[in-house]
Amino acid sequence: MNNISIQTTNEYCATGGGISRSSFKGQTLQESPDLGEKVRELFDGSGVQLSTKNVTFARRETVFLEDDKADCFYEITSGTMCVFMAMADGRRQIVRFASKGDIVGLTLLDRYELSVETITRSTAVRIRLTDLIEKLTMSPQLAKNLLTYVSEELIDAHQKMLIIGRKTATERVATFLWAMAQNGQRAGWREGQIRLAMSRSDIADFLGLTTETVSRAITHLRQVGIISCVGAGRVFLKDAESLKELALGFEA
Amino acid sequence: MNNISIQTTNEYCATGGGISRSSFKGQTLQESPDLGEKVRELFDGSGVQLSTKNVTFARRETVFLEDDKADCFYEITSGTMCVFMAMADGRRQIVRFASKGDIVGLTLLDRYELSVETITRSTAVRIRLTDLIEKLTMSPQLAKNLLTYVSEELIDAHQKMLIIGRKTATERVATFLWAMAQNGQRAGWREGQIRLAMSRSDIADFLGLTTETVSRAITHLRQVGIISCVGAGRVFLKDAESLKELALGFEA
DNA sequence: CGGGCATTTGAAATACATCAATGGGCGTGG
DNA sequence: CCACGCCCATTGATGTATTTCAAATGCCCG
Repeated sequence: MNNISIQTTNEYCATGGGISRSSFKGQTLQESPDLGEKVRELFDGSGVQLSTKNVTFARRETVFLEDDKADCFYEITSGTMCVFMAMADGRRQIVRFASKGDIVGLTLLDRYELSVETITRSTAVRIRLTDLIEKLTMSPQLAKNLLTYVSEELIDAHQKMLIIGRKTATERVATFLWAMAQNGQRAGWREGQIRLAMSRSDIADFLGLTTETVSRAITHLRQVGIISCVGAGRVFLKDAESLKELALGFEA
Repeated sequence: MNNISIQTTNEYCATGGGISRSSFKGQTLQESPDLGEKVRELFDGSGVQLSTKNVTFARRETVFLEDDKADCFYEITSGTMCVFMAMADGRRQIVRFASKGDIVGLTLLDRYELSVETITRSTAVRIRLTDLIEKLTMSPQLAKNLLTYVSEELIDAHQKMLIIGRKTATERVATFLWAMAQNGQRAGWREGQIRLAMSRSDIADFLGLTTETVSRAITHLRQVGIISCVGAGRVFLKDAESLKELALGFEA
């Protein structure tokens, strides 16, 4: 069953760090590569009409900011983004990293409650949020799918609170690497292979630490033989069991 | 519009700290005081049949534990509970405090992903989770309401991450007191009046700190004249503006 | 191959945790 | 109703994990 209507257009967003706005090049190519797999899942069986566009973002570009008018959401098709909340003085907490298949910007409110920016050059499918709430009332299936989606995010969020609030620096980094290894496996990478697209500073903002502390924790894990690194972005998991124990807090 | 069917029975849960199970005293009183206001909101217009029971929990009693089979959820009618996640070695992170009108235990999964215990003696309306997922498909209104509810929780969770991950001890306590003051106002208390039903240790587990640090932060806020206290549980907000600035991180 | 940014590493500072002891409030029981 | 005892909160002293400041190295990309 796949009765979603999809109109697709391509668009290049090069807004130089500002908020991405349509550049309306008039292209209306009817492509549909691997675009919107997750969105298909969510909207499948709903009978809802979706108008989508393929968009591209440069590295370290803002996708949208907290309190911006929420007009679109995105399913990432390539690259990595981070979803974060910031304080007036610049301190920020990254709530999650998002990559292929993940959705960002999906909200019921009329303004985004979080900011999103790219870490690497990224592509995404952009979908209008227009009347999402009305659509919900019309399609129980859609509402149910979205509820499942948000519920999963909530469980994730709760676990992250425990990580940030109650774990030591090494435990936090171990937990993070463990999760990244799991991600990798789901994406079909070689066992134990971890690719970190984000900087140490991003990881720090994700774990509630500083760049230096993250670096030291990784160095420590390397010295005790749990991981090995080649460059900053390529990590190999040598002792998965110990990493997991550390992550869970068993005083390794 | 109020077409919910409600069957009500009363029950006293005195399971001495263990997991609460039905004691089935056979009482089937058709009362309906202020029970389930929030639940009414959620299920109103859904046409869904609900079987509810009034239950009572002693102080510091477990309502349910993470990984317990999820059979019921609760709307609190009086008292205060805490919702938390725990690590094997006892470290715990309180995810939220819940009091009158709040719902705990609402999940789509078949096991709870969080634990709940009471802080004070509490009463609640207990509602079966049976076939919640099926009910969703049948009622778009219900699915939509639940989605809104979970979305609000998610926003809350994100804000809490920022608090725990990026704020100093004093800022965290200030943020907490600020939120409690807001709660109080919504509940119709006198301006600036704050009642803390939870212990310092609970607050610590909520903010990712220790009892002593929370105590010191509160003492500090008292010394600089932002709050005043009578006993540990009664706080009065003397300088709301400064508290808010501290909470938001403006280097007060 | 070179420039510049990110990472790593080191040393010093500090915020928070831990350990320890006292005091106070509340509930319980007489 | 009062007194007792216990638990919780507070306060102090010390320890330590993490931050901050600073510098050197390394690596990626043009």
